[in-house]
Amino acid sequence: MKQQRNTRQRQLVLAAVRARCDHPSADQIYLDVRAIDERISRGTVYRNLNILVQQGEVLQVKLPHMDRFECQSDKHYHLLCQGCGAVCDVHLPYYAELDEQAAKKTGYTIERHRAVFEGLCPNCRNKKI
Amino acid sequence: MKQQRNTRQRQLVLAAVRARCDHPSADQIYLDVRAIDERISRGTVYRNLNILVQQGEVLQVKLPHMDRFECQSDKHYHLLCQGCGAVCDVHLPYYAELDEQAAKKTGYTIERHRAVFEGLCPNCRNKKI
DNA sequence: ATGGGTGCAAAGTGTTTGCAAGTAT
DNA sequence: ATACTTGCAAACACTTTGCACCCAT
Repeated sequence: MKQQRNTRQRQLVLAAVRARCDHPSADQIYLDVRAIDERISRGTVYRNLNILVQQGEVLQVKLPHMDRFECQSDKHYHLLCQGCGAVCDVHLPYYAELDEQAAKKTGYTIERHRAVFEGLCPNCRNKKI
Repeated sequence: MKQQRNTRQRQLVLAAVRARCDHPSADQIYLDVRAIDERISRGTVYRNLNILVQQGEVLQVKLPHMDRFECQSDKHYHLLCQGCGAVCDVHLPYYAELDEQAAKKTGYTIERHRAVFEGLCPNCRNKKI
C-alpha cells in the first residue's frame, strides 16, 4: 500500500463515522462532514471512505440499495429492519465454526462470513399489525 | 398483488435463470435472453426479474457491486470468491437457532438471515501463492 | 520538492420509469 | 375490451474519475 497522508478531510470523515452509532451511508457521512466544512466535496468523502475501509479503520456493510459504514470492531452480524431501513449490530458471538464447515464443504479458503438478519423492529411491527 | 400475465418475455427470463447454475447478474440474464430474442429490452428483463422475485420464483442474492439471481429453493448460504467474483451455494444446514437468538437479543421480529462467506476458490488460491 | 490529496464536474454503472403501442386474458 | 406488458430512451441513485491546483511530508 502506498504511503498515505493524514489530511484534515480524512480526519473529518473518520470522525464523522465514529460520531455516529447508527450505520450511516456514504452520503449521510458527506452531509455530516459538510455541516462542519462546507467546502468538502462528495468525491473526497467517497475517496476517503474507501481508503479508510482499506486501512481497516472503517467497516463497510453491504446492504440492499447502498453500502453503510461503521467504525471497525470485532466481527459481528447486522440486523436490517425491513420496515424503516434501520440497521443495527447484533451482539451474538461470531460463529467461526461456520467458516470451517464451509471450507470443508466447498474446498475454498474461507476468510470470514457476513450475516444480515432481516425482520421488523418493535416500532414497525406495531404499525403493521 | 395485481393479476399478472405470463408473457413470452417473462417465460424467457425465468428459463434463462433456470438454465444457469452459477448466479448470474441481471445483465448476464439480459444477454442470455437477448441471444434468443434479439428484440427484448433491458427494462423488460429487469422488470420481469423483479416480478419473479416478488412471486418467489427467483431468489435475489445481494452482493457487492450488484445483485445476482438464482431459482428459488430452500434457505441456504452463499460463497463469494474474492479473486474471480464467482458465487456458489454452500450446502450447510440453515441455522434457524440464530434467528431465535437474534430475536431474543434485539427484540426484533426476525424473518430470516442471509450469510455470505468470503474467501478464495482453489483456482484463485493457487494463483496468489 | 514531490507526489498524494482536493474540489469540481463529468462520466460510469446498475437499475428504474414515463410513454405510446402491443398483447394476454 | 381491458389493463398488464413491451421497447425505447431518458432519468435515477450511487459511486468513481480526469484534471489542474494544493498541501502534508
